[in-house]
Amino acid sequence: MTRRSYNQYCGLSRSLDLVGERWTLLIVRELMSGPKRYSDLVDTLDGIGTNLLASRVKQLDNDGLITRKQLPPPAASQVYELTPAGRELAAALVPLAVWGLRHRFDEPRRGDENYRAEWTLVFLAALIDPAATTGVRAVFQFWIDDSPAALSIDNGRVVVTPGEADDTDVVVTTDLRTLADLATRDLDPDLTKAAECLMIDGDATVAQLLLELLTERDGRSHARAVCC
Amino acid sequence: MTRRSYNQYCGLSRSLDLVGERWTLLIVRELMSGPKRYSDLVDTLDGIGTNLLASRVKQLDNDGLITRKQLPPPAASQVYELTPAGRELAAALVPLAVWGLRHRFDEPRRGDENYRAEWTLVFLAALIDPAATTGVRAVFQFWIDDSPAALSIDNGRVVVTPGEADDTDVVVTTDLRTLADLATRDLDPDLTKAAECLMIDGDATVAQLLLELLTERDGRSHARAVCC
DNA sequence: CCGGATCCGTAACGATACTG
DNA sequence: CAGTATCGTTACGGATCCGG
Repeated sequence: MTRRSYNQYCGLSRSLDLVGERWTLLIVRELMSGPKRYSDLVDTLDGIGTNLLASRVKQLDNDGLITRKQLPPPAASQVYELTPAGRELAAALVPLAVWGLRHRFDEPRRGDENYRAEWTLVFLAALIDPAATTGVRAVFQFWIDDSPAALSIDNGRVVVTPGEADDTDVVVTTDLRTLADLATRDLDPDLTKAAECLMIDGDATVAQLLLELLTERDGRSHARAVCC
Repeated sequence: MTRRSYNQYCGLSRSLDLVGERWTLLIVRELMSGPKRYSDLVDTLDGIGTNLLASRVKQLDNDGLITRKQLPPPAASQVYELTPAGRELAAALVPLAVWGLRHRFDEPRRGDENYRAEWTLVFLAALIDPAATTGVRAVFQFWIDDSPAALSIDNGRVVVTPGEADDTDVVVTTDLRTLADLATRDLDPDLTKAAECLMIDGDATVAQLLLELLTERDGRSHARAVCC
């Protein structure tokens, strides 16, 4: 039983031979917000068959994109995490995710559609220029469409974690539609529309920095900040 | 008969709902080297079922990523081409293709594995900074693993076409492995190894420019040029 | 020949039940 | 908790056929 292949000597098709099957790239996305247990993946990847998940993580492990790791006692459980090659793959997914944020959000969130804030944050965080965060140390707690996730910046290291973090400097409450517009489009400079759906609470100068990091790319600013 | 969906309010999963099925992204890749007829796609996407191809182009058309266009008489045939949204999607695929070039070329080309030079060139061309080509007008004929394709640069416009072009300024003969290493890795500065498998013929200064365009990104040069 | 549509066998996927 | 096992359904692959 051999693996299905496009049989083309091409970077894209060889990538897709490896990770083009259903669910595979979403598993990689899940691991972008830190190591996860098998049952975490089952919970968050709603609809995946457990047999399929087991098969996928085995493939990803064999292909060197993720590793199993035993947590030290007393946890006694194992987690999956990205290898360096897996992290490079994750970085390569960012433009595809941003393309989706730009082109596939005309239709709003369906009622039954799942959502987790870290799904958005991992890709927006990848857009942040690490060099612009030297000397910065801050924790931003996001609530996006009522889902919590945190963005931690520590002197060039940018990390996203699901749920609520401790010692948060700033709390951002918004909806995904607004956040996607803010980060992926040239928003109207005064952010009037966005301001209605974007609440920022906490230290004003730190909040200002966040808005600059999210909107300022390629050396130019996409939006001027409004803060409360 | 509804379309299968991950049912997640996320940029990546919504992208994959649209273009994550088998063959879809390879059709997009094909159209990156110019409009193609149905039978062109059948020929080049070896192994795709004609029913599946028909279904895919219909989807891509409905989703606004490609359009059908009637060629003017006496051609009397129709071609498919990318829309602006489709071109943005294509641009988003570049990192994934480059990831494949970096991580999936340890195993060499299999004997039965298909290859076309434009598959490589469209992604390498996308890495070229258009701003670096202002005032430049040149046509580079590539022969990669014995397959021909041309890269045309015209004052900021970079275009790839399959096959042999007219009025070529420079002819580059190489194998994909060498070219991939050259463009995606920090190659040893004197290119000694690459020079064995890379022959450049034509105007020396224009050839020099090509090597700079292919290896110089993010403002730094990955390789010094060797030209014959 | 081009641009598909139809049919059918096989492989992949999805849901649930079960196990160490 | 971390998976297997089973089984019905869907998607894909290959071939053939059909209208312009």
